[in-house]
Amino acid sequence: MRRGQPLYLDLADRLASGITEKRYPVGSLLPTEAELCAQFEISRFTAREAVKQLQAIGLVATRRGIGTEVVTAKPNAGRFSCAFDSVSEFIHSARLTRLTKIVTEDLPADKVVADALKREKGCPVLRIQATRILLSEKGRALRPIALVDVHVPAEYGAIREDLKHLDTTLNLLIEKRYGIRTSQVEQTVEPCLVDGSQAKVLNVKPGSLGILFTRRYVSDRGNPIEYVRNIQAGDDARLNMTMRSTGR
Amino acid sequence: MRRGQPLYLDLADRLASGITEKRYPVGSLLPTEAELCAQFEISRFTAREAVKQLQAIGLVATRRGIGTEVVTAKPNAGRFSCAFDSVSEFIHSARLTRLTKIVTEDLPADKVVADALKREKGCPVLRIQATRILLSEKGRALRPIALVDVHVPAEYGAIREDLKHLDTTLNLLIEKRYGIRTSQVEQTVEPCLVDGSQAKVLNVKPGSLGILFTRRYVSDRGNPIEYVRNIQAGDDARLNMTMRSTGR
DNA sequence: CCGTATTTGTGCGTATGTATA
DNA sequence: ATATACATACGCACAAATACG
Repeated sequence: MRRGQPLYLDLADRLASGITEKRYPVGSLLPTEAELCAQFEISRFTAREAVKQLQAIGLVATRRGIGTEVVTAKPNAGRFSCAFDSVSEFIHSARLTRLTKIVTEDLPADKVVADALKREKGCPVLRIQATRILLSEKGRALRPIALVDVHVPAEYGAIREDLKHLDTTLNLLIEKRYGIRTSQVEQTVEPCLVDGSQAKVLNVKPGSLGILFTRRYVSDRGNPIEYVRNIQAGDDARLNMTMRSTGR
Repeated sequence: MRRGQPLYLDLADRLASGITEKRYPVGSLLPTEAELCAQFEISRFTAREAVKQLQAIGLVATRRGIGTEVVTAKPNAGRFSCAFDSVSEFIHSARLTRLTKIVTEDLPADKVVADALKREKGCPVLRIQATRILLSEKGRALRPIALVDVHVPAEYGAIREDLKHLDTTLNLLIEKRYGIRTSQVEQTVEPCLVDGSQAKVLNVKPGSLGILFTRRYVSDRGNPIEYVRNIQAGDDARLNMTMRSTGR
């Protein structure tokens, strides 16, 4: 603690300015922990703590065996956008639910879907529509909570075979089957009104307030792998989140 | 890593169930790091990592010289709850805006406000109503983006004097003036319809779709310091967020 | 007011495990 | 199979904040 600040925060600041000043461009790897130790004459503990700070504000992502990649130089561009440090809790939250009434369809992508998946308009995609229901601890169906409408590129179409006995999320299914990793999930949340047919399935009055989640899963290579539209209504038309200070 | 899980996660699970099962009641202190080391025959590193996990999901708060206090036994009630690890980007996002048409009022807390602030119903609070407007780079007012309705305990009432020349957030104002730190922000997002008077201020049609943010700021000692209701409509009735994997 | 004990925060060194190329 | 890089885990020491006599 030379300048009234812990060493690791000092290093975190240096690295952060290194990123904004393009010495560590987006997409490149930060120096390895060992290199940081040598360059700044610090212990590995200090180097790791510094990198954790950068992870916490979403500037970098680390993968063991690979290194620490610079993900973005501007932690957040838009208003009210936030970087999570883990999608695991998000995925975890989908545990006690299950998809039912699954309908699949092969079709050419319309403009919206094509843009989201970064493909040409008209390219073949697999569409999966379903109802997500809440389960009790014992696995009994309690009530419908969401209408989901998923599009994946046709090359992942083989997941169709696994949909019957789906006990995880679609995304995990694709990750497992095709050996890819989701590194980023982009989500938009906006209000909507549920129409008659949607209301019937969700068991609410037609025209009542709902919330529309539009979500895109992107692989660590930057390829969109899944585009989801998700409508929830009634008590489920609500998003709770907790933001925490990192201690600075 | 005995059972496929790192030791510190294992300990974190034990402590978490200890909290939910009231062996460590809310308000009490967890065993000190030294005690955890002794009881579970682990190193201090492992004990600290475990406690960090609990901090990350908001179950506990630590203060040096004191110990680790149990803050709540239920980190997140609702589904689709997500723990951010930094509120700074959220605060940052409010930079190019300003509050206008600020109206203050002293009044007794109703039930909702009292519950949110963890006070008795009828306790004195300061209410601040205002319109948040978007500013251009040069500081010119562009358009209204939100109606804000803030309640703070009367003991922070002196911030009223600073509202005239407010160039930060209300929360930072309180932090600075009273020397407290916000460690956690809990937010609920839900759809709503804007009524006539709201629509007029927000410059949208009456009855159009809006989004209601309900937010509570909690200090590092677990005291609620601010309760905010925030309505946005039109193009602002949208929440964008990006979740990234850290590589775990 | 001072000194001391307690408790967490910071920092170092080292060793071993695991994922990746 | 080997090398690389991060993850987990142990040990130790001292600093800083707090509580208390």
